[in-house]
Amino acid sequence: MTSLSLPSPAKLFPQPPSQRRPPSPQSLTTSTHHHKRKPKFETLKDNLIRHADAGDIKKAISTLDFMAQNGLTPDLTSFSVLLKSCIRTRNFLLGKLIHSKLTDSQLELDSIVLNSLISLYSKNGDWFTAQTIFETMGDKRDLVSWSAMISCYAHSNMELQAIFTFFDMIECGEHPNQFCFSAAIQACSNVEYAWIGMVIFGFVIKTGYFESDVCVGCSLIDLFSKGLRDLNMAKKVFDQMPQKNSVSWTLIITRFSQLCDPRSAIELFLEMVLTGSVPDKFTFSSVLSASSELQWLLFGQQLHSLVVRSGLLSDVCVGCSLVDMYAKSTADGSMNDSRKVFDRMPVHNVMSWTAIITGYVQSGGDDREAIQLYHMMMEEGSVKPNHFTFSALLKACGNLTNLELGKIVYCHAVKFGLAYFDSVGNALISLYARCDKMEDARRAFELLFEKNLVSYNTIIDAYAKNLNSDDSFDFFSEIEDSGVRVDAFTYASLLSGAASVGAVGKGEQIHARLLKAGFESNQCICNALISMYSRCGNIEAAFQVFQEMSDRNIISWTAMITGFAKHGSAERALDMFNKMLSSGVKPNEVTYVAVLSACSHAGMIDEGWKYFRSMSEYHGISPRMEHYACMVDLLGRSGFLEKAVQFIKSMPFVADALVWRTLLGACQVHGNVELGKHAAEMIHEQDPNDPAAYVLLSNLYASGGQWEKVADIRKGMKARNLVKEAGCSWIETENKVHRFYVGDTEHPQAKEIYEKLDQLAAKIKKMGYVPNTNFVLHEVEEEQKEHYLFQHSEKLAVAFGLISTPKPKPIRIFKNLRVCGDCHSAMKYISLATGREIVVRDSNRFHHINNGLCSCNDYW
DNA sequence: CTAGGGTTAG
Repeated sequence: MTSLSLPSPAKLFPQPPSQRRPPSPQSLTTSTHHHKRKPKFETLKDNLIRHADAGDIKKAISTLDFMAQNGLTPDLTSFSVLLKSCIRTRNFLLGKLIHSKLTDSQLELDSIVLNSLISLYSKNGDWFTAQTIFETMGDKRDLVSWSAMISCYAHSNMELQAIFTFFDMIECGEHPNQFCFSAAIQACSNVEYAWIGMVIFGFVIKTGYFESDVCVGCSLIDLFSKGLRDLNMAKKVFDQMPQKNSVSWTLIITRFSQLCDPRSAIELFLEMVLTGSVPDKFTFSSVLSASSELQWLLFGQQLHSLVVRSGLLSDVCVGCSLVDMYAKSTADGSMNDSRKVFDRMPVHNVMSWTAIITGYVQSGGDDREAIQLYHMMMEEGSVKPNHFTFSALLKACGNLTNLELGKIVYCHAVKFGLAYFDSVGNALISLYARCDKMEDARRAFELLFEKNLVSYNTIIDAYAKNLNSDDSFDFFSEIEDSGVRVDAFTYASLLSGAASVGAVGKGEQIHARLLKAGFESNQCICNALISMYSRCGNIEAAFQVFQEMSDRNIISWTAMITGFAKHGSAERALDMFNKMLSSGVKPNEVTYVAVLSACSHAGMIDEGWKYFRSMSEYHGISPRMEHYACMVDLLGRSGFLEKAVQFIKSMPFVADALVWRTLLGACQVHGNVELGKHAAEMIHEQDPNDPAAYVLLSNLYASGGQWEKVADIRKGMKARNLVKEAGCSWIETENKVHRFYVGDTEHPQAKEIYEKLDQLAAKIKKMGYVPNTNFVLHEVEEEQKEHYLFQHSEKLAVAFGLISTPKPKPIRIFKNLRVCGDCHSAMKYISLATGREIVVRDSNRFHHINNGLCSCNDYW
């Protein structure tokens, strides 16, 4: 037993006087009952074990010290019980204290205590101390020591050491048991070492541990799912496991959910419930996340009620998953249910706070509420934000284009020491990009601690969205050179960059690259290709991509319908829509915007009304502002201005600037000054600084020749420091984008361009073209007006297209604003005179001009 | 004394 001559640990670890006093009678009832007698060793030991088992380690340690003070040196079993309790309750600090007391006791340590120490340090993340103990064990090493050490390495990102240790063990003549096997296989559950895992798998089969042990089965599921990315094999392992429990069920459900197959995850969950296994909090978190991935609200609600019935609602993680599920699944972006769950949670942690904040940022985008919640979180004070919290918050600031707020948020991230996470750095890049600060975005990119694919994708996307496709392509080459493998996201950004500038040549190049990289069947990319070709003016190429897709989703259909609508093919758009319905895909809000705008572009009033009604009647989608704006457009363009006003008044909510701007546009087309003025007033009521309203109104007055009013408006704009967006047209030739502004002489071939324009002017006048000088918005002489007309940016671009591209190719022009009426008419004549097809994308739609006719039927 | 499952993300 114990030798009484050893020094008392209490002398080596003096405690504050208050604690050095003998424990109170309450805590040591049996021993101090007859305080005059010497306390008995066995009694004290029993007390110690009782405290340790109850998890009250402090009391157990007091007892230990008390023993020592009374000359009764504790035995190994007492220490061992204490250590186990520390490990169980993850109280590493006291565990280390016991280790030092153990060292001071100079007892001869046995395998059990040493193994406990390895486990203690391993769980505390201190692999080095664990290793030191393991190495000094000598022949005291047993299977437990080996398993603990292998597992320690496997959990410390030292997979190779874990594997070596496993083979060392075999060389030492040990026969691995299920613990060793599952630890070693865990170390192999990654792409790099999966092949070693397969070798070990062979051992497992031979030794029969696969049949006998659920844990070994679980580690094999991970070997196949995480190591070999083969869910089918993982499922086979699972199916062949003779015993299943809630852990193995949850594991297989989670892997399906994580590896992009949430449907199967949910099917497995149902199978689990039907076969009588009881889902626990882990299972619910996992299956809820699969459900939110699919946005299956109804199923999510059923899970919610199951959670309630299972009494798991108070678990933080389950609550967090519910918050996330409601945020992602609620179709109209309402956060109400999500918030309700959040508010009723008894305890919050970083994840639940972050989940609700992220929910607000991503769902409908109540970014202010997200920031508000951050304030609440800080005030509440018990939870520290993490890098996920900050990337969500920075995104909120980007959505609000509030750079000042973003900077404050970023400072908080710096203070919390989280700024070096790449997710935070990347969010900062996005923030600057959203606020139109590309130089700062670029600097933030250069200063990143570590650039990963997401960083490249972020900056590429930023350049693409800021109409700077050249820079985004440069970055693309840079990534390719650096050997980083690009992903679908990269291609999608590049395609949307090409699409927004209308660089079809660049778009085709990317198409070729992604074919080579094997992304041709990727749904997201195909959708991006459809919209790229369509937005670049090549609707047939878009349609071809669409037809070749094997798996179309709502986005594919909507992209195609939008494409046909913008290109003025209302019939094909509506045909697509009906085909979509019969193929069983449910339309969403965006689809209806496309359908209604198809009707409006084609002047199909009755059809438009029919579809407008059907959206709520048959598909339960309540019309949003955009849909009302489409209907106002439809009525307004057809000249039913009064009806349009009635319609606006009948709306269930207050019309916003978009709706009024649409009406103002219609007023301009139909020359209704009074109503136009009213519309402009309504716009300025909501946004006194909206330059578009001033410009439209000024155009309206100008076309009626009311020059004083035009001048008044200009003065008003000047006083408010408002600048009208400059009209700009561009054209891509040989992969280069050429931009033109009104009266531009910057282009190297300017001389040729103006000569060409003079020629054209003469030619088309002979053919019957009459310049419509109403489109010149200054009060000048007629001749001068005509001169101005022929400096319009779209005409310059057409002239450049004619001299720089060969004949059968259509000339594709892009304009940031709506195409001018005179240019539209002139281009029709030009198409007739030159036999060239001219395709114009303006801010509203496409014009396919051929043989003197335009696809818009002069109705836009 | 040794082993297995979950949540927030650009």
